[in-house]
Amino acid sequence: MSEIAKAYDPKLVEPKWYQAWLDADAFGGIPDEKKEAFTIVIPPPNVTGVLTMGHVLNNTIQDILVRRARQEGKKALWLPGTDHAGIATHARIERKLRMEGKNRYDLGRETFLKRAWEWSDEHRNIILNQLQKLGSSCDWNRTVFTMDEKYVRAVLTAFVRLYERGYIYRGKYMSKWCPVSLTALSDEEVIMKPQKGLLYKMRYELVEDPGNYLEISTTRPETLMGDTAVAVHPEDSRYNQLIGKHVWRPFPRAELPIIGDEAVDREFGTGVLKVTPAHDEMDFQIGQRHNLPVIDVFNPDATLNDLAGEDFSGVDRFAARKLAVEKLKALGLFIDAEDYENNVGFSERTDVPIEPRISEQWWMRYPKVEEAKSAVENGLIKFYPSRWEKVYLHWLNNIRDWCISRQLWWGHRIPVWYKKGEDRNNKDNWHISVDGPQDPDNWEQEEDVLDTWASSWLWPFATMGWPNPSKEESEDLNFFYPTSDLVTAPDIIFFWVARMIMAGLEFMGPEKKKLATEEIKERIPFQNVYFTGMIRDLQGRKMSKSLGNSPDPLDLIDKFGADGLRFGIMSVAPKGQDILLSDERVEQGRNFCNKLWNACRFRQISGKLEDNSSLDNILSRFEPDLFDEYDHWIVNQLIKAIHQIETGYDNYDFNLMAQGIYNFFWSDYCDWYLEVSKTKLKNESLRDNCLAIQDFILRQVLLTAHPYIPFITEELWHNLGYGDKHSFIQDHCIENSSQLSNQIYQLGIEKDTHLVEAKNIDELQLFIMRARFLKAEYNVANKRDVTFYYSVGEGYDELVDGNIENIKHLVGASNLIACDEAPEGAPAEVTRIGTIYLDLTSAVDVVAEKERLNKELIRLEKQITGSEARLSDVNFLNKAPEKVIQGAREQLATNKTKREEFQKLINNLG
RNA sequence: GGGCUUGUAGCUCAGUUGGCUAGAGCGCUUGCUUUACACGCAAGAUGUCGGCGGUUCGAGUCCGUCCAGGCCCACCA
Repeated sequence: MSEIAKAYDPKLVEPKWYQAWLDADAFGGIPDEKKEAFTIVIPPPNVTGVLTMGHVLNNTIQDILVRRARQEGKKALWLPGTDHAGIATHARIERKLRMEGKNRYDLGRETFLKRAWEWSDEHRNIILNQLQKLGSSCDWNRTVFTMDEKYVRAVLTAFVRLYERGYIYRGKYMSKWCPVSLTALSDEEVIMKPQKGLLYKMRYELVEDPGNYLEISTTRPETLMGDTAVAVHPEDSRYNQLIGKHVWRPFPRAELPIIGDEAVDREFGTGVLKVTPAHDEMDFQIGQRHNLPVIDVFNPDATLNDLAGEDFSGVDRFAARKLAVEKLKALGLFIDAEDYENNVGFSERTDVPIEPRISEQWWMRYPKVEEAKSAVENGLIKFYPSRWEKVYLHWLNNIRDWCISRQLWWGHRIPVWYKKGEDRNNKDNWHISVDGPQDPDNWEQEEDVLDTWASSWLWPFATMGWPNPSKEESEDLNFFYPTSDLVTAPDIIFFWVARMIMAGLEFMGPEKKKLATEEIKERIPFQNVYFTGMIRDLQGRKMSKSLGNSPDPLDLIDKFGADGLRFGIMSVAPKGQDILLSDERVEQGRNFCNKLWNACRFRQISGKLEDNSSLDNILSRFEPDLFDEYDHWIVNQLIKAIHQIETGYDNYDFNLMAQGIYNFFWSDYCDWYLEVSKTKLKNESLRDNCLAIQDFILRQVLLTAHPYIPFITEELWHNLGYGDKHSFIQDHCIENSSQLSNQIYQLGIEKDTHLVEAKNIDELQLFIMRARFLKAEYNVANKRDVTFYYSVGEGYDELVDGNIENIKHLVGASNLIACDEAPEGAPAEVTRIGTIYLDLTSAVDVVAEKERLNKELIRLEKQITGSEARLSDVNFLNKAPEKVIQGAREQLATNKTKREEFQKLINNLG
């Protein structure tokens, strides 16, 4: 065993242990029927991704849960992988192509896919390697990629089954279109943003009444060439007599019917709506109701086409808007334009306004919606924090069909084949299967691929071999499914969480229209969902590349160690609330590691290590007869802290757990117990018992802290001889608080004494702090040879007598002398267990001291008056519980004693 | 427009079923090489618990209302 270095250096520890874990396959998740299963599937990061602070938070939490599960004796599997990220990857590759002056069509599908694969092969492992630096204990042998051959088969199988079960259809409807990616999007991929624009007012001439006009409001004049009607509210008396008549569309000039539709808002603008069924969702619906023709005047890239007229052909939509206004002005049909703010949908990935567009797409009616709701409503799946349940249910209650086809190449190509040369709209000409038709030459496959989320929604079971599991995979699925916890961000609650639940319910069992509760329980993909907060900077701003406020986690790991980063971020991550992170937090995490390191170093320096290889060995060295207040107290504080941690895990209170470990270890153990130890260690008869207690505390602290800070705890575990060469700290089951207390009490250390001891220690510490205060106040804080006198309060003789040496050490005094009479002129402090006087060889400033004591006296008087008032209030005495009244009486009594004492001190000063 | 959420020290957060003098860390001030640790030790200062009203013997905690942030959902052109 080497001597521990003075300052902890994570660089010497972290890579070493990660490699050792990998070499020993310490994270292997193999079914073990003797144990309880604990499973987490990682939210697969995008292949395009690099590690962000969000990943750090998310994966640290998962790692904590998995490591804790191992300590609790469960068989844990944390299954890692990556997502092919359709649009995001497309965007990356196409950007590169643009720089080469090309686009994907120049390359063709096959060449493009080759490049996509190269790119993904090159990037896929970057983020996984970064997760390893963080300490993530995934079973890397089982890493899955959503484009793996097996996974692809799972995705296609799901499609085929849903088609056969009647959930999937193809049709020409309005969907959201991204003019940059040139693909349809699902509703969830569109982000609404308020945009400053103009509300234009124009007029169309009435066909039946030339010279008279109808005034129309619109934000999108560039679509007027696609108008096929003008609509008013049927009960709007201003206009309803015009229904059935016509107006002139100015260009291309055409007669448009005036129709009545209740969707029109009479209050908005002029109350007259131009109806463009091809370019607006509501207009499309109105068009359907009135059998209006649909004129699509846009190209896929949102430039205008020939149908818009010669002037517009090839013009971009925003230029076309200006052009349309110009033309209206020239025709005298433009009235005015006012500033207007409205919400415009943007493509999540490319950040450009989307276009509502009618196209052939594949759609999915969601399966098992009712069951998905009840799974959460009935608590089969629990959300932390629970308020997300409402958001989830609201979405499911208003669920709309899912547009699952994407006009992209990178992804899972839809397993539908059309008979060559035949009508694609006729289902007789379709072939739908995973493997494709027997005579492929006569068929052509659907060009579209599936939405990325239509692959990741299968993640919890497609990663374990569904739908054609090998023998081993069947065991996996049986053992590890349903998974235990899912840790994710709330912004993908619809994209991913809700859909995974529905997929699990639909696929993880035989086909069934309706599921009973028991079946739901077996099929759900996970039991608990923990939603993380969002990481923000100290100004509360979202961390983003453009703001430059997002620290690179790898830099932080380099500077503070992965443990420091993990501990820092977890200590400020309140449940489900946003996290404001700064470097100082991480620094604090690093400091905690250093403190831990040095406390262990102190143990090593203090005395020879005995056999620490088991808890029993350590406890057998306890000498209960030698236990004093401090020994009792620290053991009790430890058990309390461990209990607090246990409750923390039950409630997913990660920051409270971090703070709990921190406070116990730093404030109780290091600040008080270790300091007291220094006097005990000097005393031969107390020495061994004290070292055994230290060994015990440190052992349990290392175990408890291990999920948060896995590297340093592993290192210290071995340094202090808790483990052998052939095992890791995670191989030792952690004792829970009741096990620990039972074992301790069985040694003959009385349970009941703890409460008394704890109270006594509190009083003792107060006494010591007041003495230190006197030293600081009289500028002798740095002297260790001062003399104190003291008189003991009633009932505390034994406590003070037994702790003289401890008090002397903790205060920094050479003499502590009992006295009956207050020494003349000595500044003093009054506490419950006694009055303490600082002996000053030089004269004290009597006036200043008197003033100080008087201030104290006044404060006391105020409290006494308050207490007396309460205690003489009949209502209070009648209605308050006895405990509270008793408490108030005790406080009053203590304060009165103190007041007397202060009075005496002031009198003594003359 | 609907819903969710937050407001406690300069900053980030605790504060259990209402009950003693509202706590912690960071930061700040002062002093300190004390048998681990300056990534440290000790002492100290700092609060209209967002505002107002109510219930209660008693409110940071419960109720109402208002104010201010943040987020999500929604077809008003």
